[in-house]
Amino acid sequence: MIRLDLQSRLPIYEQLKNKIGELVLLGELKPDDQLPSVRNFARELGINPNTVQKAYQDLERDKIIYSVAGRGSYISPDIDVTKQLHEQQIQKVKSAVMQAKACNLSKDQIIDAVYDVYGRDTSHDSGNGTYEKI
Amino acid sequence: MIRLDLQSRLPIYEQLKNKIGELVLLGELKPDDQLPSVRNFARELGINPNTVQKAYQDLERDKIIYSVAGRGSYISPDIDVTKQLHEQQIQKVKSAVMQAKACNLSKDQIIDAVYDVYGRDTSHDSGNGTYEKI
Amino acid sequence: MIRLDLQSRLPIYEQLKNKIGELVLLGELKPDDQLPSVRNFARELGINPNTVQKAYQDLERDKIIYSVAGRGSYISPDIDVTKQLHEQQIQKVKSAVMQAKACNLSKDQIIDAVYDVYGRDTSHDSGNGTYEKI
Amino acid sequence: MIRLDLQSRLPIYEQLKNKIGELVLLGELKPDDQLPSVRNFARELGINPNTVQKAYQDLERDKIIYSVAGRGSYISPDIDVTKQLHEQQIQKVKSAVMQAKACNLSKDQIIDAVYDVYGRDTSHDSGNGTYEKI
DNA sequence: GTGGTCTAGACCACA
DNA sequence: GTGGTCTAGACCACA
Repeated sequence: MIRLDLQSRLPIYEQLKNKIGELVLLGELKPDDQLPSVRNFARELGINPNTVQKAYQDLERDKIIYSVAGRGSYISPDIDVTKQLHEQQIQKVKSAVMQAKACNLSKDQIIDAVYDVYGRDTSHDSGNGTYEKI
Repeated sequence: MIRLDLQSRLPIYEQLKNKIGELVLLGELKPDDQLPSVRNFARELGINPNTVQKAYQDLERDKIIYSVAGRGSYISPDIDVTKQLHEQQIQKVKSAVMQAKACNLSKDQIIDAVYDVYGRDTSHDSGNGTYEKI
Repeated sequence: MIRLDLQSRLPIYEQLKNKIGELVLLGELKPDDQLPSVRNFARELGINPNTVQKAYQDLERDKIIYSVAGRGSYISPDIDVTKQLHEQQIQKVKSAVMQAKACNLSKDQIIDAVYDVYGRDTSHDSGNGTYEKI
Repeated sequence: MIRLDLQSRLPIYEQLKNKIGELVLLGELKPDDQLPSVRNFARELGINPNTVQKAYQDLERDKIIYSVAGRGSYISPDIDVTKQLHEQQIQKVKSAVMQAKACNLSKDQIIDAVYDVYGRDTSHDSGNGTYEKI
């Protein structure tokens, strides 16, 4: 199930794109899995079909999904999808880090923030799959 | 001097708020320094006085600056201004990192991204050369 | 219906904020009730849309309402909205009382003033007849 | 010594009027006491002489002080000065209480707020003079 | 001079 | 349609 924040500055269709990307990365959506139809998805999420449509169009442009007229939309089998989505995330992190650096924050402060999120255990965990609780 | 991107999705007044925050963190604006008047700043930046006004009012609400009607606007003497601005930056980084983690990126991948920005030299240097304690 | 005093020292947008707060406290506006659109409200009140917009944005910052771009503005469902608004009122009273105390007015004089407003009947009635538990 | 809040919504000259009124009520300024000259007072307070002038003019209009051209300004000997100043304070309290009542706050809530300021001891203290600590 | 408020009207993305 | 941003320009009290 997907949670959207209607009040967020980030447009709903952007949130939706991000959420679908996450589900792919989490393996909950696999290549050639079918996405809900625009109309059903919109009803499910309580948003306008145009909004879902726009998200799908963007995702198709980015080769994350492909659409078959009259059939539906599917996760792209493209082997690089994961890599591409990861790269997007990395870019967002770098962008925030660059701004912080421009503001004179030290590398240590940033590393600290990363540890705050990932925990400080010595094992270099990969953060993937099931969330292991040591 | 401040550069604004009039085409950016980020509103002009938000850009201006960010820039002023950066100048405070860089030490180029110090407590009780007077900011340009709403009108002068607007003329200088090529934007409307109301837009500067909006930025100033937001900054005042956040206790970054204080305004005295009939006198001018000044950097807040609040001893925690720097801390608060740093905290804002850190939060933006954490937010990006949390999203990346949710997408299964590993801690190492994030740390790598941080190194990409700050460099990989062993010394734990700060953002710029000014404050390193080595 | 809302009456504004265009001559008042209190800015129109502040008056509007107060009025909306009152309507919430009086139960005439309930959580998730939709407020008039910025344009319609402005037309209704005979003021500029920007002025309504400013009131709405302030109320949103204070978590009294929330706005969804492209949809409308709504009373916040926050369970504490009433409490918060009451607290605001109480603070204004306390502020006036403190100033009076600083000027050497006696407790009895203040209590008298309160009775002048609420009446002197022994029943501890509430503000209007609606909520008394007797 | 007088503290002014340059950032307050209340104009400085209004604050100054209030402060002088308080000092009269506290007995620190007595009938025929001389007030500082406009220029000296302004320098002392770090504000514009025009502002002091405006406060003095208002106070003279209200018969709180009287001015003698070429000599200076003095606290009015008028026997009703205290009563008048008290009345002003009472009116401010009533105004806040009326607004609270309009917002459905109960008499008890207001009385409580008054007790919060004056304390809850049974003795009907007058609040005057030195602040007795029972 | 200064900041604060307000109007009139435009354009935008989004729903 | 909606809220959000921005411009251009006015007037205000205050300093």
